[in-house]
Parts: sequence; structure tokens; C-alpha cells
Amino acid sequence: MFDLEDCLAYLASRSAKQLASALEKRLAPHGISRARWMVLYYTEKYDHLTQARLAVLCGTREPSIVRMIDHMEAEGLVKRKADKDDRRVRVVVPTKKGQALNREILPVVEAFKDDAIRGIPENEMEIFRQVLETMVRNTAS
Amino acid sequence: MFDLEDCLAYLASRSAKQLASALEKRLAPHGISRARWMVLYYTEKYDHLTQARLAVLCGTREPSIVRMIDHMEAEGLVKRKADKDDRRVRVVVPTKKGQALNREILPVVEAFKDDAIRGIPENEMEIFRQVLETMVRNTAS
DNA sequence: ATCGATTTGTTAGCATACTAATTAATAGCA
DNA sequence: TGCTATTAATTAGTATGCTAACAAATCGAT
Repeated sequence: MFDLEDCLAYLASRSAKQLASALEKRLAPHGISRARWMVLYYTEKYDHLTQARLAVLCGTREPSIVRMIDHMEAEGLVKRKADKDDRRVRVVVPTKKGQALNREILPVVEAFKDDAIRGIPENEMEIFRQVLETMVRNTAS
Repeated sequence: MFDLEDCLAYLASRSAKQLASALEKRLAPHGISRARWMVLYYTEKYDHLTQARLAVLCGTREPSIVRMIDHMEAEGLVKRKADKDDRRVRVVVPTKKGQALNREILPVVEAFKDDAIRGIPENEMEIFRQVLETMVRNTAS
């Protein structure tokens, strides 16, 4: 008899949700969600970041990014800037406030990362990465 | 320098999203979403299934389940039934149509499961499960 | 036995995801 | 050069998640 709980993909999905939720709780006191922090993180990491590229980096679609940037612009965390070469493009950059919040949050995320992997041997981490990659490849359309 | 892509939890989250999306694509031709199929699956698996218990099983919250059941009831896939012992409770059961759809979809999900784990040795699957469990435990509040 | 605490389901409002369709601008080819 | 296809951003509408607040019913401690 088929049992959903036996599915590795299902377990991954379920655990990922719990991990995301745990990080969300740690970010909440800083007044930002996980999704918005990821946007903020990438706006600092990459120069000349378009919304389309941001969507790929965040693993989401452009319409989701549009609304996210709308909100984050209203919060004063990021700005849209015109591109001088391509008038379609609107580059996303962090504001001073966004940069400050990012500096505040980075240690929180690093601590979360360290907590998560506590007690896991390096070779098991590598197997974990490979299993994830294999499952994604096996089911990619 | 901190790199988000090095985080195991981040990789898990990202891959889980891709896996969920891949399953979503396979279910779409059958006219049901992954979230609704999960509800349908559990209504068949368990007798006397309350909405609160369904929320736990689906890894979500009661308000999400309430609306989901509203929609699925409108589609004729499930029904709410009064409980004879506790007037607060409304048990969720599948309709004939729901049962038929579930029978149609089970092989699709099983095929997805088989595809996903193709080429992964059993011992690596076990390590994968343990790493997931450890990370969740390490970050649980 | 009753009163306060808990539980179940619900509503309201918001956040974040999706697809499909639209607009504006650019790119590529005859 | 000019037409067509593509690309970037947007809007509209929907799905699914969340928290907070609530009503009704049940539980539990005294």
C-alpha cells in the first residue's frame, strides 16, 4: 500500500517547510519576512540586478517579484533605478536602510545555518546535496 | 563571506520547491492541485478525520484547511459530516467522485516517487532522511 | 455542579506564489 | 530599413499560506 510519508520528495518538502518557518520566526523580530530578506540579500550581492534575474535567484516568477519590490520600495528598503542602456529594465538596489537591515540580519541567518547543520558530518552533507540534486534532475520536465 | 547557496536548509527549500512544482505539473492534467490532492489522499487514508487533524497531516493551519475544504466541497470531492459525540467537530470524508479521482491519481504519484529516487542507493536515502530530521530538530523552537 | 481554560471550526485580512494577458522596448533577420 | 519575435515589467485574477480574533462546545479543576 502506497504511503506518502515514505516519499523522499514529500519528506524534503515537509522538512523544508519547517525549516523555512523556523527561520521566519527568527527574522520576525527584525520586522522582515524570509522572502523579503532573500530579495534584500541578492540586491546587495549583485550589481545591476534586474527583476527578471531576481526572480530566478529567488526561485519565483516575475509577477511575485514585482509586488515584493512594490512593498519593499514602500518600506524604504530598496529602490528601482532606470537602466541607461535598456529602457525596459529597472534595476533593483538597496537603500541605506536596506543595507543596514541586511547587516543586522546576516548574523541571524548565519547562526541559523550553523544551528541547522550542527552534528552533521561533512560527508553526509555532501550525500544530502547529491540526493537533492538527483531527485530534482530525475523529475525535471 | 556568507553565501546563501552553501546553506543546506536553503538548498533543501529550493529543491523542495522544484519537486513540488514538478508534481504539480503532473497532477494538472487531472484537474487537481498538489495541495488538494494531499487533502483527498488523507480523507481516504483515515477514518473520522477532523479538520484540525487534517491541518497537522498537511503541515498547514486550520484556516487554510477550512478554505480548502470549502473549495473541494464545492467541487464535489469531499463532504463535511457532523460528529455524533462532539458538536464542534466536522469530519471530512471523500465523495464517490473524490474516491474515483484519488484512484486515478495514485499511480501518477507513485510514478513520480519512483522517478524521483531513481539511481539513489538505499543507504544514501537513509542518510538523507536523517540529515533532514537533524536539521529540523536542530532549529525547532 | 459550575466556572474558567481549552479546543474546533470559522472569518477577516494579509503575504506570497502562480498563470495569462498587456505594454513597451529591444533584437534579429530579410 | 522595417517587420517579427523576444524580452522586461506590469496588471488581473486566483490559490494557498499565515496570524489574530471570535463563537460555540467541551473539558477539567475545585
